[in-house]
Amino acid sequence: MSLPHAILTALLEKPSSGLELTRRFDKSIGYFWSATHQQIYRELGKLEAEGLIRALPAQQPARGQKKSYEVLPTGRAELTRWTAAAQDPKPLRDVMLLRLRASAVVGTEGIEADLRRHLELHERQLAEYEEIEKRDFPPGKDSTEDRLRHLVLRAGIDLETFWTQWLRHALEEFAELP
Amino acid sequence: MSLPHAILTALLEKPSSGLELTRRFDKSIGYFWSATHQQIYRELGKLEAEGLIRALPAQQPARGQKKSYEVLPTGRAELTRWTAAAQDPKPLRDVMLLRLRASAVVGTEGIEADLRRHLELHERQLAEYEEIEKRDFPPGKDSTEDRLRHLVLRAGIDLETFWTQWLRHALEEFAELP
DNA sequence: CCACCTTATGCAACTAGTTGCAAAAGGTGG
DNA sequence: CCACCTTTTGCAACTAGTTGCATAAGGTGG
Repeated sequence: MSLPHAILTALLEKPSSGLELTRRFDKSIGYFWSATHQQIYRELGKLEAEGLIRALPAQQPARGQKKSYEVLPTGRAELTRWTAAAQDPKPLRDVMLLRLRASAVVGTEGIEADLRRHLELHERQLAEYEEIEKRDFPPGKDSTEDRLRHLVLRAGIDLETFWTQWLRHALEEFAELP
Repeated sequence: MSLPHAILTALLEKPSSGLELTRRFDKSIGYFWSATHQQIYRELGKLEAEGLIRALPAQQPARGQKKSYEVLPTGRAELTRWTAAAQDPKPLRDVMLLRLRASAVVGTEGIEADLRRHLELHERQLAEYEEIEKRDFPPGKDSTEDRLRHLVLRAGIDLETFWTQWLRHALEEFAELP
């Protein structure tokens, strides 16, 4: 139950239409909570029905017409509540690790190429994050909001670093296999 | 579509009943692909219907009766195919990072305690993995299967290490916040 | 001036995972 | 000897996320 809260956060940062939200979910927020436009439109409808957000009254809400939303006080209150509430971390679920485990039983034929491909993907993602860090968090930018957002980006960078290192290690092991 | 393959892997490692599988999914395989017993029973039914596994014919399959399954050649072939097939890594989706981002907008009240709790949980998990590493992978145990399984465990250890370090860093930042 | 492309919105059906509950079989203690 | 507990299996309903497609408005080039 996090998508509505992701949307509330995004709308508080800046009121937006469905499509604008979709764009912003393709980067930024989407780096740790991805969503398709269908999910977003559906959720916007629900949030409006529940009275947590409302359409900005600027233009008539016809089809093919931009419709922007803003967060209402109830919405902000709900986000505040949710943010502070304890939540258990969800157990890991990773396909590549499962495949590696399977390959111990049915053989490693073919998986190495995909390990290599994943390494490239994670290296690219890491480079992108580091670019963002350089651009958005130069030394001195350290208001409370900046520090918190930087912390989130750091998690992304460290995670991608972990994956690139682990994948390199895995490929080295493969090279040594009989 | 990974649960059936997780089950095939587990059954190849050792033919089991639904309940035994459930137990094994609570550790080992479950560390990177968790599943509830309901999921497992449903999937066993499907896999049997598709002819990828079959019930061991030992005892009559009455209710409240153990029923063990083994993998058929078609099942092994399917697992081999799936393991070698390229698959994209799924985008990250992490609630804590989302909450941190939200807290930049609605305030950090309350979240610090949960960061501390998560740190403890991840420290505990890390200790458990390291225990397993010491027990199951002493120096010298390095057949191909051992190496592959060790690699998977290493990913778990490194991931938990990442989380503990990041959470400690986050808590330090919080201590400095106005 | 209209066929077609892009932008923006949205419905419907499907897949995967979770939650809650129940029922059959066998053992156990009062 | 039977009421109750544990083990093992499973159904049903619900929630979240994905995929495929539809539709309306407005601009664009031949």
